Amino acid sequence: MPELPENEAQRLTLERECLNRTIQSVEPGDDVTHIELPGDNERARLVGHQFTETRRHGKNVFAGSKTGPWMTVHLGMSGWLIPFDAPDDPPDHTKLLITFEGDRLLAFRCPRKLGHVRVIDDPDEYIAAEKLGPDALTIGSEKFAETFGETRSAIKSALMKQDKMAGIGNLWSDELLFQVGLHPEERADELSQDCLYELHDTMRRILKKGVAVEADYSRLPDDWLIPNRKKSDECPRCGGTIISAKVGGRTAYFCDKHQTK
DNA sequence: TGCTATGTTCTCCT
DNA sequence: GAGGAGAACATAGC
Repeated sequence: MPELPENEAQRLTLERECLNRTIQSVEPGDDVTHIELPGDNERARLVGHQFTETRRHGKNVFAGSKTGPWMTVHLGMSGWLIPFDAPDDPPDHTKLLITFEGDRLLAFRCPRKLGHVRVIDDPDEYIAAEKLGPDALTIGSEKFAETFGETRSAIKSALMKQDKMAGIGNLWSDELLFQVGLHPEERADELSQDCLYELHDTMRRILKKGVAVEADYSRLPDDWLIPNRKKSDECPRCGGTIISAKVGGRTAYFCDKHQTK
């Protein structure tokens, strides 16, 4: 369920488990049709190098070093990075397998094949080339208010546009709007400045909490939407009912009582 | 069996 | 031309 907190948790996993180990091989896994993976030459570029640092921007995780190539991973809807030790078997649906010295392996698991792995030279150049907006945890309040204050679409759709701001997806946009008490179809450019600043503050607070619990939803507060994000559940805040609607082609969950237009 | 899904990208429309 | 809405993508899980 990879949005910003999930990707930050993945970055931490790489940081803890895979740094400073020489890469011995990078091999494709099973059934790798319809998924973008580095080709033979790109995989070969990684061999012999070590990952000495990690980064994250929005939903992209990077691992690399000052002198070598970088690997960037996008988890799509179902991707996950799983470190394990030989001779354990790789997880099901492993699409890329990196073997480090010391019998440590890293599997990129991606059952629905909507993620990708690329080998790049520089994360900053990559972020610019992909036209990603500022990261949701570092964007300033003024930039946030300026960006969304001039967007004509529904606030939920706008928050998920990665070129405006990177890191928020369907799940966390629902949580943010739930906590601020905004209907997901409210037009972004019709929100007051105060409301936009409140959105920014709340977004930072909930993302920090999500990162602190490493995206383990069972450790989120009971009165948040995510643990109650199911149609017909009772709203944990006001006793209303959680309902769903299609907004910008995706299913939004929200309270019918405290999130009205 | 059929529907839904937390991702991005492409096409069509305004 | 720019921005926005909706369909399409592949496949697991309910």
